[in-house]
Amino acid sequence: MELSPTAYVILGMLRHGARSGYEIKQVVDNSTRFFWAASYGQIYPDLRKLAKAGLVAGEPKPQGGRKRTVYRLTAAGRRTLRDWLAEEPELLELRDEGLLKLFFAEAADGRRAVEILEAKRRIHERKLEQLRAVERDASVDLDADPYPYLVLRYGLAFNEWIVDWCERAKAELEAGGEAAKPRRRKSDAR
Amino acid sequence: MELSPTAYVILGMLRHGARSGYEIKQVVDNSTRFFWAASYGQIYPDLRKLAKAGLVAGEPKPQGGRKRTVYRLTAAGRRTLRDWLAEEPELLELRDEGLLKLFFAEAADGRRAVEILEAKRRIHERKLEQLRAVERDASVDLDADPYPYLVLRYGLAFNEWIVDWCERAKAELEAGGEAAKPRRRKSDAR
DNA sequence: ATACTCATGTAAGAAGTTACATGATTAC
DNA sequence: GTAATCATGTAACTTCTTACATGAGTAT
Repeated sequence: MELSPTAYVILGMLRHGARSGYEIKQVVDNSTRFFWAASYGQIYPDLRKLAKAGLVAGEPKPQGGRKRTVYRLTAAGRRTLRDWLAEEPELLELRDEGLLKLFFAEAADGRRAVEILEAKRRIHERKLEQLRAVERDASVDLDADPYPYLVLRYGLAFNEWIVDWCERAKAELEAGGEAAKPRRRKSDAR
Repeated sequence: MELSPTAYVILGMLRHGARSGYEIKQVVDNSTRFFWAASYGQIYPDLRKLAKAGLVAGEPKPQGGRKRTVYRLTAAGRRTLRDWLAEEPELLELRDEGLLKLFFAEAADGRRAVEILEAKRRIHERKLEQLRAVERDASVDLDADPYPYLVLRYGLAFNEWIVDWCERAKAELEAGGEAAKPRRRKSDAR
């Protein structure tokens, strides 16, 4: 039984106790969304598959008259999660439309390059605002589980670094781009 | 006629002249791969679609007896590329299995956290090696088009930053994780 | 009343990878 | 001769998003 990458997100989100599909989506949106998103169209079918595989167990748990099903890890599910954690992470994918446009900027005679950098900067500034809001609102017990906060700090520092880079690159381009060049290039054949 | 994101990669790769599908794949693997990959299964069908839409034109151009088709941008294709460059970049996706495992590390009592960080660090060090090889081998004319090199420098600096972060985070965890905590947390209710 | 949030789901389709197939040419 | 590279392609599949649908409870 092969699990989709997102199925592990679900297993992980149940590590501290039972949750509904709806809650999993909320938590994802406030934490892993920045490096791993998940939609309802993934979560609900995957929860079913996990239940069928015996890795999670669902039970009805209405919340104040609203019907709802919460899922918890089974022993097999916890084992699967631990085994997965013990495997070397491999998957790392990036799709960055801003970098792509910057790469091709010469096709518009370079006139868009600065705007592209500014737009990329804005994207990461928006991410920073979201992450800062998460940091403000979160009330996690760091002694019980410090790792989500460690990852949040990564997200903050990472996006700050990118914002800085965009500024530096913009300054460089506006200065004439000389600094962007390596010391020797065409002439280093020899 | 909607174009897939990867179709714009193809258009962009033809900005300086005609290329075959095979060549496009080579160039992608040595440049945009680090933030935008593309497989033959995407490139060849997309080239056909672009040709049918009149954005590129293919003509047979055998290379020393080997048959091969090169594609060039049509006027409409160049226009499409420029229009796309003028639009704000939006798409930015990240899938980072290492961060995900770090996030969930508590499910293995935190015992895997350092190993996960080390594995992530290795991933980015491998990327750095690849990017450095690209930098060594590339012989681009920076006066004609400095942007690919700018993006390459981004890739280098970006991966170096992540390697550093992994080291710092590892040191922090090994020191007991105290530094990872914000100054006040549970006690700041008030 | 009505708008919003909670809650669960499905259908359609886009996007992309992997694996396979084919065949010619070139380098050793 | 044989291994590697050049070159093009397709089929099956996985993954994921978007849009839609439904309905109940809660807040104003």
